[in-house]
Amino acid sequence: MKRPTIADIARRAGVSKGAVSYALNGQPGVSDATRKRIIAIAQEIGFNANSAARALSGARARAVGFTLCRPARILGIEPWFMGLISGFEAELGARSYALTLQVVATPEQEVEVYKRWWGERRIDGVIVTDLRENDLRIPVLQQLQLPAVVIGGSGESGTVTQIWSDDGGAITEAVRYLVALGHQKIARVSGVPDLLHTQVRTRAFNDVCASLGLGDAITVPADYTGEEGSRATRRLLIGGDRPTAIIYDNDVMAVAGLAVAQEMGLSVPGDLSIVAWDDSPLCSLVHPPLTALSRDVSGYGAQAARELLHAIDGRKVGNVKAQTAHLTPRGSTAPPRT
Amino acid sequence: MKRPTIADIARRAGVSKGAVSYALNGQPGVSDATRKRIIAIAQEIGFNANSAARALSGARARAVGFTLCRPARILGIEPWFMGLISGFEAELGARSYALTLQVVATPEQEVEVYKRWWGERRIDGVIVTDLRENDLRIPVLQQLQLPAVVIGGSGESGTVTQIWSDDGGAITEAVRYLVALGHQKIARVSGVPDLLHTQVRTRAFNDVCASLGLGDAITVPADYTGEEGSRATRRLLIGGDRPTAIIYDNDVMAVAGLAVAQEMGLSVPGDLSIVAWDDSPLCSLVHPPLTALSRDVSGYGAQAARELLHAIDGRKVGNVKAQTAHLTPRGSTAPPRT
DNA sequence: GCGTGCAGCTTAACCGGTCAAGTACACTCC
DNA sequence: GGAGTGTACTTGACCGGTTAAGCTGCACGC
Repeated sequence: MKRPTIADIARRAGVSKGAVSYALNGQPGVSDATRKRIIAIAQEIGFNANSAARALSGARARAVGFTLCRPARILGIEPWFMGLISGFEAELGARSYALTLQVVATPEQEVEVYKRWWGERRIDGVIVTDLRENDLRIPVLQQLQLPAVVIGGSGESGTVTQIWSDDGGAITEAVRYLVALGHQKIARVSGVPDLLHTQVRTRAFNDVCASLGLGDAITVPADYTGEEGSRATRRLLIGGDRPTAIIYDNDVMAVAGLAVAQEMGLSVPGDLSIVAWDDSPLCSLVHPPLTALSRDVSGYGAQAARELLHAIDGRKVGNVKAQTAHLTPRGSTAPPRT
Repeated sequence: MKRPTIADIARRAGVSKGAVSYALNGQPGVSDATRKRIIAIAQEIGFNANSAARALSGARARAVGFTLCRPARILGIEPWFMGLISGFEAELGARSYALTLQVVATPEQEVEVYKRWWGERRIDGVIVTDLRENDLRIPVLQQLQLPAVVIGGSGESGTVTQIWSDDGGAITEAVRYLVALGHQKIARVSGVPDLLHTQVRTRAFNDVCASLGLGDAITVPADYTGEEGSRATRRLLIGGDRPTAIIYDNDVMAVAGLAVAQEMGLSVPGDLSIVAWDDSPLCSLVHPPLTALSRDVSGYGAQAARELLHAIDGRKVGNVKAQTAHLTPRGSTAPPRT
């Protein structure tokens, strides 16, 4: 049972291939009656335009690429990516664009994948995450003239469309909230220090701590994994002068931190307050539920996809600010025990 | 800067397009010297074959489709899918197949996506999960003659390649272990009851409970989400005759169950033992770390991808058994307090 | 000296769409 | 009646590969 082509439709409708193409694409050049007849036949025989043929004749591939560059062991548990992906889908699906995924190990590999995809005309654009300082992917994207949207830059726009959110503002809100509760020793467990948004957060954290007279702002770098989150938390809690509150750069590390506190016999929030970043269902799942810096990750993804589709259509957009994460207080934060 | 085609290579090498095609695809018909020259030129100008043109001329699309049919809110946190996906990638990447993803809301939509993808020749095959009884997708796959691999069937092979693991054996092991620890009242919080593998597990759970004389085997159905996991756990724990151990059908619900127990002032594992299914890092993240039925999800995915590539190559494989999940005891299980 | 075989190419059709250019025919208007 | 203007098509080139079939020139056998 061969898959039907426009030629089959043309034969049955008694018109030419060209007429069928015009009819199905809503182009002028056919009468309403003929158009309806052709569309009816197309539906009846279950016609779908061969995407390869369509892509070949100058048009779009109607697909968008996304690479995941984190070790496999974290990918599964990190809710962030899936949130993003379902956001992409919401936007892409509506325009019947496909999402092509690739898991890579290094940024170098990622660049290779972009080059291959673009060379193969497999995709019309890519969504890029985890921007670093002097990111090697940016010049490649520019050189290839591959439409791209970067998620989570610093807000300083290059020539590539960026989507960013005011992480500095969010962390400032979290610190002010903790200080209002009475905390004076606030530490932070950060994500990978190379990432631009980690740097933005660290800078803002240092600034707000200084401006509130909190003394040294301690940030322990980690890598978003539970293991590193535990390790960093342990390091913070075994010191003599231990913090009464910790802010984590993602929810997975925050949950791990909570487990470490419990394992050390500390009560949360009595002895230690915990604030997570990126409020996935994970935060409400544990006991006590975690206070978190929430944002609509899926909406963030949808916005990125939307901007990418614009960029693909040739409408260059420079720099888009997404919603700032806001504090959602839950059971893991309280005034420190005196 | 137009992307190079074989015509460009042909011109530079002073041969015909056909010769270039033969040379680059390792086909006979060109001398070794010419082949080397052509390959060198291709590398030099950064040539990648246009996938659309290749797909159009009868060949493969070199892409595989995968649909995610769960509500968006669970997708993010459910480590299972990302584990699978990274497994797919490991296998597909090596053969430079792309993975095309689509999030859908219903099985009906899923069928539509399969039809569209296949009609568009966008993909060469699909990987299907969450098999149900009389699954409506199976006849469609057969009718379309779309190569497919089904993950998590019951083991009863239809005409489509299936990958399954012995979930019955795994749950039997878990129950025997709990009984060996001294538990007599063991309950279970299951996944969606329609799913075939849920039914397999439920049947095996009932059987082993009966054969060990444990009385009524109570299974509370849920839907893999944390909320439902909490609700089901609460229902089990507020009853007069509450279980001393609960087995959960995934790790997210198990973590939620743990939080409920803690919130109700029950000690885990003192008052309640917990066993999770699918041992993601989440299980080791919480306190106490959860005893789990572990399996190599990513390996499972890789195996599925491998079988699909076989099916695409025309080698029909009927039914493949993957590794059985095995019990990994951790801190959440202990003899019940008497 | 000539047929035969074969490696090493070239040629051209083909995949299934898109789209600019061409055509046929009706309809209007002076 | 003939020019002018649409409308509703048809025709055919083209996208960039693959591949069957055809063509060359050389080596070899007899």
